[in-house]
Amino acid sequence: MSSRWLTDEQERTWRAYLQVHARLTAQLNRELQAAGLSLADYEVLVNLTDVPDERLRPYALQATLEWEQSRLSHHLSRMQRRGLVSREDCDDDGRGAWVVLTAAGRDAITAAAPAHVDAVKRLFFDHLTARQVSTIRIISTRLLDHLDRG
Amino acid sequence: MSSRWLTDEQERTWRAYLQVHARLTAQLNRELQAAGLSLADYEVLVNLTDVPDERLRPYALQATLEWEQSRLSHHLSRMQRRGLVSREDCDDDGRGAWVVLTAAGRDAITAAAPAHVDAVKRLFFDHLTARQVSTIRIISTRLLDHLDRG
DNA sequence: AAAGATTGAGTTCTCAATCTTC
DNA sequence: GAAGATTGAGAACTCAATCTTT
Repeated sequence: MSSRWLTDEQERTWRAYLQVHARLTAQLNRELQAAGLSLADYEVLVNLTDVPDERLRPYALQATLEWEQSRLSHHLSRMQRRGLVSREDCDDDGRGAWVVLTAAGRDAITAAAPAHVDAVKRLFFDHLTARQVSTIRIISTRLLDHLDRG
Repeated sequence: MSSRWLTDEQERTWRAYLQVHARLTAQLNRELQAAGLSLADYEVLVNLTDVPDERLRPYALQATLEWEQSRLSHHLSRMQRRGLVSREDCDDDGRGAWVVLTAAGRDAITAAAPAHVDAVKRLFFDHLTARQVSTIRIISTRLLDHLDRG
């Protein structure tokens, strides 16, 4: 039987959690700007880099990024306009398309990655014990299980 | 001496953390829509409700919300257009303004709060032990300290 | 009809510039 | 000049509608 409101501890925890995320992503975005990328750009490029042939179907990107379909499509269009990715028709499936990393896209993430990884460590992991990291991973996994179904 | 890349554990933790936040806020936003509010609206209204006279200066709101100055200003204009808040001149400081909760704003958050609080518990706190909640609060506070300075 | 993907309109956010008062 | 706040233009996101192929 849970009360209608949050406890003090929960309230403080919830607000702190939201604040951390807001500041963290704001800061990471700011630092990535130096390399001409947004966090969203970076995430797209990382996924393309991680994969053979450096190409993915939009629905596959969507699955890992957890974006709305149209958000992804619009974002890819903008990245394409900037030369970071290209689109190719898919032979296997006439409806489908490939999103392909371009040389410029590869250069961009190669240039941005070291500083970004550094920032993630400096702003996040450097302040956590191994045990805390493990806890965050366990909690996140658990929450994701339930968020799947709403 | 930290390596240039994240460890496997860090990589998995980082991605899971980002995913949790994405899904969590997406879900909370969806559920708030039923009450005609966004999460952003809700956060503004909560802060106004928490305070004597139900009014705040924009710079004070900005400090707790961690938003860009102009984002706040634009958002307040939209909320004002929808009748959720109003703006009044500030007597003490000719440059300043008050953001004031309207009756409609009070009604809106009163109507939305129970379901929203419920959702936060159902999607977040119900899956955490007391110890884990405490860990999250401690970690968040620690990270915020450092994020202050960049 | 369902799956893969895009489009357009409207909303929200960011960045830089501006305006006023201190 | 600095602080408090707004504005406008462009970028990014959401929602619903659409198009094509399966």
